[in-house]
Amino acid sequence: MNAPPVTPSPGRPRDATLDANILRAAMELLGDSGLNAVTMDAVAHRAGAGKASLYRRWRSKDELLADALALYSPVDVEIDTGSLREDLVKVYEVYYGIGNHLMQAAIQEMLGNVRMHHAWTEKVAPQRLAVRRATLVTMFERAAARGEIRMPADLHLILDVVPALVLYRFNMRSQKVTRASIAKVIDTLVLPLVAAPDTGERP
Amino acid sequence: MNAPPVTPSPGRPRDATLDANILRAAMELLGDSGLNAVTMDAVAHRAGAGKASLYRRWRSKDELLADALALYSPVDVEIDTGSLREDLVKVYEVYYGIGNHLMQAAIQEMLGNVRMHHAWTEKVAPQRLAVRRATLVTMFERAAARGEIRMPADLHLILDVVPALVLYRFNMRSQKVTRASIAKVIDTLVLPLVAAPDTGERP
Amino acid sequence: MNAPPVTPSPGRPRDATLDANILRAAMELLGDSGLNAVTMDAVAHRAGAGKASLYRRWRSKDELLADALALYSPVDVEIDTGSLREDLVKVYEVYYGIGNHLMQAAIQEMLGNVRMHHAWTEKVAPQRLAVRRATLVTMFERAAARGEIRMPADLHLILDVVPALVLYRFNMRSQKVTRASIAKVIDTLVLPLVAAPDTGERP
Amino acid sequence: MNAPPVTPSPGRPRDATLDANILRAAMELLGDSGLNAVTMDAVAHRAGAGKASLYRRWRSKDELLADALALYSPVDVEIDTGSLREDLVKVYEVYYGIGNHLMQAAIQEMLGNVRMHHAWTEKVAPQRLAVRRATLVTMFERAAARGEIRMPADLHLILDVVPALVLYRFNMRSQKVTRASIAKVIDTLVLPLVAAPDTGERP
DNA sequence: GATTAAACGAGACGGTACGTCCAGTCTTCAG
DNA sequence: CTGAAGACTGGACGTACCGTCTCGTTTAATC
Repeated sequence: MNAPPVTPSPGRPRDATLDANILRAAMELLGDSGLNAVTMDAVAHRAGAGKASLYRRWRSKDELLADALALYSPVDVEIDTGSLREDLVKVYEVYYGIGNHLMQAAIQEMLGNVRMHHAWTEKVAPQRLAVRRATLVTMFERAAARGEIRMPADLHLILDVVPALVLYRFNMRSQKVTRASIAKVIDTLVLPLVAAPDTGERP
Repeated sequence: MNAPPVTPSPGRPRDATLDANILRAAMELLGDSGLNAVTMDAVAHRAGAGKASLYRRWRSKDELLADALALYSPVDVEIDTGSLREDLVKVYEVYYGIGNHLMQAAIQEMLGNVRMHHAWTEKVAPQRLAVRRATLVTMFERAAARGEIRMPADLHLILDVVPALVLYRFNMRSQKVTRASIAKVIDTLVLPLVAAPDTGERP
Repeated sequence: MNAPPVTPSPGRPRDATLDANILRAAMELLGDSGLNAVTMDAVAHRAGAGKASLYRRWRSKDELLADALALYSPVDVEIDTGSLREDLVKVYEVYYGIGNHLMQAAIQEMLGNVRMHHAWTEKVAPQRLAVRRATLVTMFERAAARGEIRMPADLHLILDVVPALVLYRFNMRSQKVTRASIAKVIDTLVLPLVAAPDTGERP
Repeated sequence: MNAPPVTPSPGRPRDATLDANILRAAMELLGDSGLNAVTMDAVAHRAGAGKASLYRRWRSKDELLADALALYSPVDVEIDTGSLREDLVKVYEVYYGIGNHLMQAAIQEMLGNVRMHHAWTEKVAPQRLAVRRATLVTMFERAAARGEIRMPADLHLILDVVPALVLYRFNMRSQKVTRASIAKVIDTLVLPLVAAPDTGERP
């Protein structure tokens, strides 16, 4: 679907290891010293690269950072606990890097910058967000098959509830992203919205 | 409870009209030409002020802009349609400046900059956000009294749902804030969460 | 010649001690921390005065500093050693504050700022420079009367030689003003220019 | 004696033409509109450069202006009229830009700012002032060889007389620098100090 | 092995906004 | 009207960062 070009362009090929070095440098700066410290000069310097090498790979700082986050954000998680609530809590724990120190710091920095968050969403979607979304949809479908929930018509909107609330409460209420805060949103908002009807079927 | 000091501080007092001039200048630039046009120099120039007067009042550009938004954000709206849904749609229309061109442009610019949004929340909360929150709580209480809804235990979280989803979908999905998008969130998420228990009529 | 007004102007009279306080504050800042530290705010603060009181008395910072120097610069020195060379060395020692620590520092700071030097010359001339000039002329006349020198036609130019060379060598050659450097100029330039003819009269 | 480094420093080299552009821009502003018009922004703009490029080359405005003057100050003049007086008048005419409008304006502006004058002397001395000094010494030596003057022991001090008096009288007495004022200093002060001993003819 | 063309580290470049500083003026209230 | 205090306009300063550009050097694929 994305075959490499048959005739490789002449000249020196890109140094593939450099991509990772740059992204790692960006993440380290982000985690160590906060978003303000992540300047393109600083990233280049830390990666032992020239700025041109950064801009050859990414069009802007935001896109670079988005990729950096993407690289360090888990994609394909296999979770099936038999309970939608447990599935959701666990998967969002992973998505928000709970328990991974560097990721946690970096993600939380990123949440504070919407342009970056947006670039991340834009760029990462094809490869990763769609996967995440599919993962979540599967969880809901399994739960519906188990009779645990009814399948809501507006699932796409419901799937936005957790990230939206996390983003909002992190930025607007300076509330850290923790297992508890995620669970609270799931319990209070998500699950009630898909709760199975009180008694059996009702046509 | 907060008696003004008996001895006014010496020296020339701040020019109170200048605060408003500066904030208005900032808003006009924001509405006319976008966030990029809002430089401290431009604001000062347009307000007929010196930059020092800006920095005497606000520590940074973000704080100034937050206050500018606050000044123009409606605080005390009297809405009571007899229907929670209509109340909510109407009040959020006002809060998001639907129908007010300048506000609309300015708010949407601000939604795109979380540092600004955050500063706004930080500084404005005591005076304005609390008022808004109280307004909303009253709406829910009236609806509960009418039997339209049950009063949820976690109302504070539910009150975040609209702003959180609006912010998220605006930034992450590049979705404009319109009456329809607000109504959709209310209908799909907020109202179901507070729906009256399944007693009583069902058509 | 300068009778006080018969009808004292109404309102609070000027605080005469304030003039001196301000000038002293200026000199102390100059001597302690250098010319850069002498801002109008700093002077006012140190003098316990308001800036308006400074500008009520002097039209500009330069004029204030000029007066400050003037106040601390000796005016009327009585020197008559019987030797022109000794007279000159001694009088310039006094004028340049050699031996007076504060004056020394302040004057040397002032030499580095020609606008200030100029303001000093302008403002102080009527009261002080003319006196100085007369003092010097008298010294030359006495020496001529003693037959020690001949009275040069261009004495006014010769009288500029010491201050000019001191200013130039201080600024351009970073050469401190000392007794020795003054004496050198006098011996090498001034005295030879007015040396008595080698033998007695020559018509 | 000062072999260039074998390995040129890495990275993009400084644009040598930019130095000249910046300096020229500074001089043009100085000559056209006076010292007040010479702001770093204005210089950068006129030179088509960014401010960073100015500050990469000079630590401060004063140093930049000093170099600007230096670039436009004549260095190597060939003058040998057979008369010391004529030599001196002519060479100082050149040094003070008499007859060159831009230079004249710029120099006179600079004379009024000793910090600038100082920076000029500091930075320019090695390359230019030493050359000037050598030129002047040669003139005196030729005159001495011709028997026109005796060679004074303290020539270095005498060489300061013209610039010192010019600087002093320009600043302190607001006296323009003209051919006549230079000639007067030479005739009244310099030449008498090196006059040949009273042997030989006297008309 | 020579050629080629692109990637590389380094860092200069234009542009632009920031936040600081200071001179000189103005405004308040107290004496 | 003078006093202290301090806010006011105006404008230059020097710093920082983005995204682009040029150096001289290195590296693989092609000739």
